[in-house]
Amino acid sequence: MSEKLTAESKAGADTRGRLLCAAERLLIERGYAGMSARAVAENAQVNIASASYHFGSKHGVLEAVVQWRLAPMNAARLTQLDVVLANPSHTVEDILYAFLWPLFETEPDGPVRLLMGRLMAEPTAVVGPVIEETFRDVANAFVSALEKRIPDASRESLTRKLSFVVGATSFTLLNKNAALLAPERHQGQIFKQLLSFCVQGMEVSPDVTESSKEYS
Amino acid sequence: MSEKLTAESKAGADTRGRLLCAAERLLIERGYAGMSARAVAENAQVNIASASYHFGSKHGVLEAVVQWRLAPMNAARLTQLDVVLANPSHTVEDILYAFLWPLFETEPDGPVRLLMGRLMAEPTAVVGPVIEETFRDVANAFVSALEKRIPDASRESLTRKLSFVVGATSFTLLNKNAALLAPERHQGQIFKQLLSFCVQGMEVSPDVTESSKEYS
DNA sequence: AATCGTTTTAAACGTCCGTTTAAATCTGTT
DNA sequence: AACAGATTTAAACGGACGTTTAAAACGATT
Repeated sequence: MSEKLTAESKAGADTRGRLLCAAERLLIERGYAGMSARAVAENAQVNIASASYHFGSKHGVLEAVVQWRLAPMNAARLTQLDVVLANPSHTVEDILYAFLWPLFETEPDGPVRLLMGRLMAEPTAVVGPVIEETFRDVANAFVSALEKRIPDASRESLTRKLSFVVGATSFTLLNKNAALLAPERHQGQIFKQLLSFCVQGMEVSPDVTESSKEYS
Repeated sequence: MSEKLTAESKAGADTRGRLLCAAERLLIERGYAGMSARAVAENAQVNIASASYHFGSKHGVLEAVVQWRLAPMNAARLTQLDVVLANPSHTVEDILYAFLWPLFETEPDGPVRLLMGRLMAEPTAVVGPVIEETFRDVANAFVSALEKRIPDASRESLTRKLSFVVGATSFTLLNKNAALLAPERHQGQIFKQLLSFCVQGMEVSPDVTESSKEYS
């Protein structure tokens, strides 16, 4: 065997997969700085040099995990957005639904949710650029969609509001088991609450709302 | 000199202060796992053993920084909440104002904001419990306040919605300079947008809103 | 000036880090 | 069976990690 095989169904594919799974779990539990390449290899029952062979470096492992898990998720968001935009009478809720649903249709405590929450909330010098690259197109597409449906708002403020949505989502995904949150009854409830919370917040009157108070 | 002096105006206070400042900055930039005790000491121009002498361990440094920066912030939130509750006709916006304003009245790119954003978004096995302990009282007090003003909603859902607020806030504080966000014009604008976003989301109809769609 | 508790210092501890080397093994093809 | 490329392995690299030691320096009180 030689030449093209990249990551498909050949020898070493199991190793690569086990490494990715282990890396994903450690990223979720400890973040990038707390994930050691050695721990990834040991957890995957793989020699440490093999990890270097497959991914080059610890940073390469991060990029591979992001491509493996987050990139498809963001692609699904764009696909869902296209579906929504195809309906000429789509609402702001439809747009935010396309943004959030791909995350929440995955299994409740699945790694994709937790990984997305963790990495979005870790804008470090190392992790930040990797996430930005994967997320830029998604953010632009959704802000543009919102812009057409909420023409009174500036693109600037819509970008900021989308970041509120991202923050609320990431934090919710990350802290689902934390003591801060009560135990869930129905899984769909969290999604519904988050969606309606974000829709209401997004549709706030014109741009900067006039408040009952004046803040310095 | 002997006995009680803890951290006040005596010898070694400068060292302690410089260590706290350095630790705060490194926590913001790299998170807890990425902050090395050695880097803290070097950055504060202090011998590494001196850091051990003053704080015992790296974990002790974290706790000291949290007590120094986050605890007063959370105390200010509770104080502001008391002010709001003293007015019998206070609104949900008033409550959320008490929650958010203490953070935003600090200097725009000041360390308190960034530190709060970073640590709230890092629910690791190490950082999580420390944050939870500092934040538990605040969360309970604000959920209780919201409960009285929005009696139709369950405490469970209000807790969750407050976590949306926390997430949106943390992410906003952290990513203020990230490429995701447009450059700001007026500082107060971000605060106003965040506040109105959260108020609208919090006041969403009864509890679980009935949506135009049915989600599996 | 001598004393005593506090603080700082240089040096070292054992451990883990990310990465690399070179040899061994596996696997499909000839 | 022999080959060649792909993969795994044991071992080591220099360095950074958190923490500890024991001695030195400091500062206020006597």
